[in-house]
Amino acid sequence: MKLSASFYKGRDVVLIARKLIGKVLVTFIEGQYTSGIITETEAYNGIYDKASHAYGDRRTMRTEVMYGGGGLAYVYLCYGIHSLFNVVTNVEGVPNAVLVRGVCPLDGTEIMEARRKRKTGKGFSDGPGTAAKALGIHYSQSGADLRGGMIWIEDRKIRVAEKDILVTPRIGVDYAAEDALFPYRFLWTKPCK
DNA sequence: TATAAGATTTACT
DNA sequence: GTAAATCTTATAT
Repeated sequence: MKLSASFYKGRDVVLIARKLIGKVLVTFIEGQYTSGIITETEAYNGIYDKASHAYGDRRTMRTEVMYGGGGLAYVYLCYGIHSLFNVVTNVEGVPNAVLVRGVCPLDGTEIMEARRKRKTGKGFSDGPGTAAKALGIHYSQSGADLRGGMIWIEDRKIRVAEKDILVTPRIGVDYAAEDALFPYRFLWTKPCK
C-alpha cells in the first residue's frame, strides 16, 4: 500500500528519514515498472541547514518544489550529470526533504540493469545518483506527486530492526561546516537480497 | 554576461 | 589514488 499524505506531512524530517528505511520506492516510467527497497537516506532540514539548497530561505526555481508541501518528489541535477531523488516532507512553505542515497533492486532488475548498463551487485544502486538512475528517475521529474503519479513509495511491511540501522553524519557536504556533523544519515546495515 | 562550485560516479594511472 | 565528465545555480563583473 502507498504511504499516506499524513506520513509526508510530518514535522520531523529526521524521523521521516528514519522511517523511510525499508520502504519500497516504485516507479512506472516509460511503461516500465521497477522498484527497490530504500536502504539509505539523509535528512535535509530546510532553512536552518547549511547543507540544504533551501538554507537561509533561498527560494529559486530549483528549490521551489521543496516549498510545495510533503508528498512531492524533488529531483536535482548534481555535478551536471547525476539526478538525485528527494522526498519532500513537512507542510507547505517549509522546505524539508529526505535524500534517497541507496536502494536494493526488487522488481524489474533486468530493466534497471539496462538503464545502468551493468549487472546488479556491489555498487549497482548504493549511491544517490545510481539509485535514481536505476529506477529511471530524471531531474525532469522534479515536482512529481508521490501519490498519483509515476513515482510512489509503498509500505510492504518489511521489518527493519532498530539495531540494524546505522546513524552517521552526512556524506559529501563538508562545505556545510558544523551542520555537516549532524547525525542525519540512516543506513540499513542488513544485507538485502 | 561571465565564472566558480556543487547533496557524484566512473575511468584511468 | 587522482581526474574527468558536464550543467544548473549563485555570485561577481
